[in-house]
Parts: sequence; C-alpha cells; structure tokens
Amino acid sequence: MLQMGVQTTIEALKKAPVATVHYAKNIVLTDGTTPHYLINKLQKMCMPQSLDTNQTDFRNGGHAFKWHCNAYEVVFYDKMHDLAQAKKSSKRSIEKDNNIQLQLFEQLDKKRTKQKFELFRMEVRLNKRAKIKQLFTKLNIKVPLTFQKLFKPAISRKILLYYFDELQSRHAPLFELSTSMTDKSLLTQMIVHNPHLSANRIIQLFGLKRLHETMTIQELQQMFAHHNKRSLQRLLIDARRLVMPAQADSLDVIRKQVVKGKAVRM
DNA sequence: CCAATGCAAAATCGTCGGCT
DNA sequence: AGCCGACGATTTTGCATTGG
Repeated sequence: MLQMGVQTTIEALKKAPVATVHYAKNIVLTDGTTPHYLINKLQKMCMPQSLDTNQTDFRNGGHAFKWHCNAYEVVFYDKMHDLAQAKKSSKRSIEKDNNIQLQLFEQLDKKRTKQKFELFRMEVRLNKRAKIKQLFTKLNIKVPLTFQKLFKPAISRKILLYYFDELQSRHAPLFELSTSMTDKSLLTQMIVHNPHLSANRIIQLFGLKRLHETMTIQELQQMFAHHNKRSLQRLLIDARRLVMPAQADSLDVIRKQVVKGKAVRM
C-alpha cells in the first residue's frame, strides 16, 4: 500500500467503510464428484429471469457458474482449474489476484497425484454498499459496514448459506431423478406420489422433466418467449411442488461444508 | 468520483373470472 | 372441473438525480 502512495494506520483501516466485500468458501470434493458435475447441476436450476446467468463463458466453458447482476454476484468455480489458468495468465482466471496462491497450487497439485481430490469454490460478491446494507437488514446482521466488522466468519457463513439456500430452494426434486430412469417407472412414481394431480398435468410435468435432461430452463423459456409466460411459469411452480421420493441432493456437499466452514476473503 | 435516495421497469405469484 | 389470460400486490433490479 505504501508503494501505491497510500498511507494509513492499521486502526484507520480497521474502521474504514467498505463498499465491496467478497465472501467465499473452498469446498473439498473427495467423493469423486467433480466441479464440472456440480456446475452442470447449478446450470439446471431455474433462476430468476432478471438475473443474468450467462455462465457459459467460453473461456471458462463448464468451469464456472455465475449468477450475476449489477449489485452482486454469486459465483461457483473449479479452483484448481482457475489456478492452472492463472499460472498461464492472470487474465484468464476468475480471480485476478491469486499470484500469491500459486505456490499453494503447486503443493496441492503434487498432493493430488497421490490422493485424488477436487477444489470447488463458492463466492458471493457484494459489489454495492446499498446491496450490503439491504442484505444485512434482511438477514438481521447488525454491524457497521467497516473492514473490521465485516471480516467475520459468522457473517460469511450466513451470507453464503443465504444465497445457497436461495439457489437450492429453486430446485425441483423432480429434476434430481436419474436420467436413466425408464419412462414407465418415472411416470409411475409421479402418479403414485401426487394423486391430486390430473393426468394432463402429470404428462406435462413428465415432458418437462425429460426436456430438462438436455436443456436448461432458460433455454426452454427462450423457446416459448412468444407464448404467454404464465403457463410455463405455473408449470415450473408445479414442478417445484411435485412430490418425489427423497433423493440424495448432489449439491448438499456444498451446503455441508459451508455450514461448518469459516474461510473469508476480502 | 462515490453514496444515498427515489422512481420506473420488470418479474414473481396469488387470485379471479370467462371459456370449453 | 380444469385451463388460461388478466389484474394487482409485492419484491427486486437498474438508473437518474442529488448532494457531498
């Protein structure tokens, strides 16, 4: 900082007001799931249309999921891949300032040859002071917006969990079911667990489930852009409410580690 | 230039009423 | 009865204005 011509005291820094804050958590995957797999899952959620989930950034194709608007961003990415990119050029990575982390990367990379594991990272970037304020009010976090006070594991966890739950609550159990399930057994499950639904509705939801296996909700919405949006909207609501036998949620790995985790980065 | 404020635009979702 | 469009309440985003 001195090199940049900025002089200040530690105390002043601690109390400095903050306009942008990033909360993040590294998630270690040892059970064979890959970041790529999780990102695919994330892409398949039905996010609000107002948010730009254009994560198919070709530079990172399949290595990052970004949920973006002007005031904030929620990003998931393959940390090892990002560090590998950073090694080539800092312009290629999601995180711009991880030069310091390259040493760590070398170590981890060596370790990886012995024991296979993946590093997945979740980041919430609150880019506007107004957004920080609004979110903190909502989550009942009563803290002045200064460097020192924002830098708290408990807050980090709360924020990350909030956005993760936001994401997960939009996920329909229907969409978690295996693609290899036969038409017949899928249909049977849908009928048995949802006796209140009409035959028509069930067949509609069945079609939606199959379509969803090869396309994202966003693509689907785009295709019906010229129809009245309400019907598709209702179908998606029903999909979320559809009762299906409990299924292991592939994203729970993330949730578990966020709950117990405590890493913070500014 | 940055932050706060207010407002418009857009989106979500419950509900109502007409149509078949 | 169920499907579908319309309406409206509410929330969220984006932008311009104001005031430092």
